[in-house]
Amino acid sequence: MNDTAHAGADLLQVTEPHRELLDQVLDKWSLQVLDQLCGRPLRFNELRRAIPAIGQKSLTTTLRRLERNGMIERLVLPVRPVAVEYRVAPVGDTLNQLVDALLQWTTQNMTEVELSRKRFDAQN
Amino acid sequence: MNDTAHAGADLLQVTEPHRELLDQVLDKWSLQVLDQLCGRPLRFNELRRAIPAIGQKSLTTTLRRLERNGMIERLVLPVRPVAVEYRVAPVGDTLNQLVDALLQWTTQNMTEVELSRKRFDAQN
DNA sequence: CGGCATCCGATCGGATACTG
DNA sequence: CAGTATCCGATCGGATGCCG
Repeated sequence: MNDTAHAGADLLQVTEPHRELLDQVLDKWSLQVLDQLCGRPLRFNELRRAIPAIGQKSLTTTLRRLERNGMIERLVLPVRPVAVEYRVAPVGDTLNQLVDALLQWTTQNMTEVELSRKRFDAQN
Repeated sequence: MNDTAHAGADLLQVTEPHRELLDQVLDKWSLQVLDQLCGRPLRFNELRRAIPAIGQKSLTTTLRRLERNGMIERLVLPVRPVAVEYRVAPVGDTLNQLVDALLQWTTQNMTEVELSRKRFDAQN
């Protein structure tokens, strides 16, 4: 046993590149885009309709970032007018499984969280 | 079989409250705070030193939000001058396990991600 | 259709000063 | 020590207009 003595459980530490990656693929919109692309590819405007709250600008940057990190693939279909298809890449799919685990976690703990919020808000 | 016909895998959909919760407990700083508090409690300034990049303001709001959602507990110790101890609550601990899974995922896929980034950046 | 460029108000977050 | 309060520059993101 070495000198880092607090009870194990995290052998991993959060180094900058790791934190940055999670930051890029796990943000507010990326979660939903990833979730929407689960299973079947979607077009740009299909994604917009599927996630009404997202603006065109945000969707664009989100898709670009996900593509840059290899989470999704961008396919320009040879038709007129232009059609672009987005689909999850294999790596993105492994991430998607973790995202699903997170969503399950939220459903399981939502009531407790809401109770905690009520208690907190009442006190302050 | 009903009319939502794309291949299963996600039975969960991202509803607003769920998305909002993940947004509050899974953001950039919350991840690191949660990770730091894993196992042992820490004081305010201990957290600051453990996460040098975080500002005092951001740390405060992050801790408040985590507390409000029930992820951590805030203990004011009866000493002079004031001492405050932060520790993960049981719910937060279940979240922490998912965060650890995410960190493992980043370590496993970091090289592939970096390759993807190089390819992307070279093209644009 | 799938963007990019620009303007611009709102929000974030760092730096600094002060307090129980 | 553990914050709160304030100022303020930087960043985000919506709205709009234009294009291949």
